[in-house]
Amino acid sequence: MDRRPGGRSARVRDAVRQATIAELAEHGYSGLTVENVAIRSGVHKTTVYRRWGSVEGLIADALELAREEPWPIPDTGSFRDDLREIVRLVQSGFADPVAGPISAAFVTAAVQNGDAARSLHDFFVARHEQAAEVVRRAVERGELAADTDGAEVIRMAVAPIYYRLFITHEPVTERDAERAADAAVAAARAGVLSAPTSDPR
Amino acid sequence: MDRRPGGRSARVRDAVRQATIAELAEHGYSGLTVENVAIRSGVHKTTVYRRWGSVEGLIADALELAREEPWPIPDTGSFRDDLREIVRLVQSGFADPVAGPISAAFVTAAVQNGDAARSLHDFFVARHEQAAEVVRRAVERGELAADTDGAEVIRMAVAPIYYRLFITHEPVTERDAERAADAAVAAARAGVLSAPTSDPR
DNA sequence: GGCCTAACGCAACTGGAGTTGACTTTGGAC
DNA sequence: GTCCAAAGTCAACTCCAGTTGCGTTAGGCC
Repeated sequence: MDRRPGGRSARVRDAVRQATIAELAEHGYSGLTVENVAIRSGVHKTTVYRRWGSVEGLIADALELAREEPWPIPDTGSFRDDLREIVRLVQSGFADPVAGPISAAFVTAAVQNGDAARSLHDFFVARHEQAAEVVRRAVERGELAADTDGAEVIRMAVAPIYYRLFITHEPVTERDAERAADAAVAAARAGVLSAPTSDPR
Repeated sequence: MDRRPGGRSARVRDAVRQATIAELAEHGYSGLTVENVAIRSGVHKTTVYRRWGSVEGLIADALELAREEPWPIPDTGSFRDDLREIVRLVQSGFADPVAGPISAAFVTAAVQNGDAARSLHDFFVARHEQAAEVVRRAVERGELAADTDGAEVIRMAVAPIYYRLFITHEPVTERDAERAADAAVAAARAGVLSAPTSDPR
């Protein structure tokens, strides 16, 4: 991104990233403005506009940061409990007063802006891949068929949470999380989530 | 809403609603402005601002309209095929060049604005209730347990579609729709989607 | 059919997001 | 150490979404 990775540019980038996260946590997405981020970071607003372009650009950049930090993938020895734990983690993440607004802001930004959407897409690809580990282990234990699509299992498990939060705007309880995980387990065991076979030309 | 439901007020409301839908279909949510809706409808922009408040208000109102028109609930005689058809309908609806942008705009608006979120919530509650009919029929046929939560089955079936479209921004194929429906069927048959029992105090 | 007032129309105004062009600082190559 | 171009700063400007105050129109009620 930078042709001059050292010194000032890096400092400016870090300051802006940090300010973006802080502003998101405090005021949420609707309260995020380029001007406030500029003031908070001590960087001139023109600079922010030139390098990030817009509020969505700021978020896309912050997302790259978020993608890098790994996830605590559970390993309980039970496929069902692993999946329950993953879904519960997602649910409680959005319920958290600090992390919640930030995560929600990412989703909101991506719905409106192509750049943010691409960043979020990459983020989820990485997350699905990481979380699919619990499926791989279940396959090794012989709990699931070898051709089970790990990422698809994860999608099935977490989708109802996001659906309630961002589409239907229904409340999400821990019981909902549990039920979503159990449904994904049932589907995986029934063998309907097998990986798409590369079609024989 | 109106203290004077007759005549001009009603005409203004209809004109604005129609203009909103038309603008959404043409330019999508990001291209929707109060000003353009005002011009298109022939209603003064001040009036639109006073009665609807904002772009999100326009969408919330248009949603009330959308909620009223019923849905073609399939009745194939097979629970699996009914559910597949419902999910396919959702998927193809968003793929449609006219209806797609309008539906997507509703979701986008609701993510940002409380009023639109409440309208969309009510919309989905109605939809879930209507679609749960296929579950009721399956129960009558003895395919599913009597305590199966119909709305929850529908959520499980359609959630992955919305998840891909609005959260992860992955493409959605007909095969994905099929798989989501099949997963919901498997979960329902496994009995993990039973209605929440009212807790014995 | 005349009156009252809710609802609409109108034009001028406001504020802040985003832009522009000239100037200054600074990292890094030689 | 010198030089240069990339990156950042600054102030002034544009533009348009949203507001305001007031005049006008037209339902609905007696």
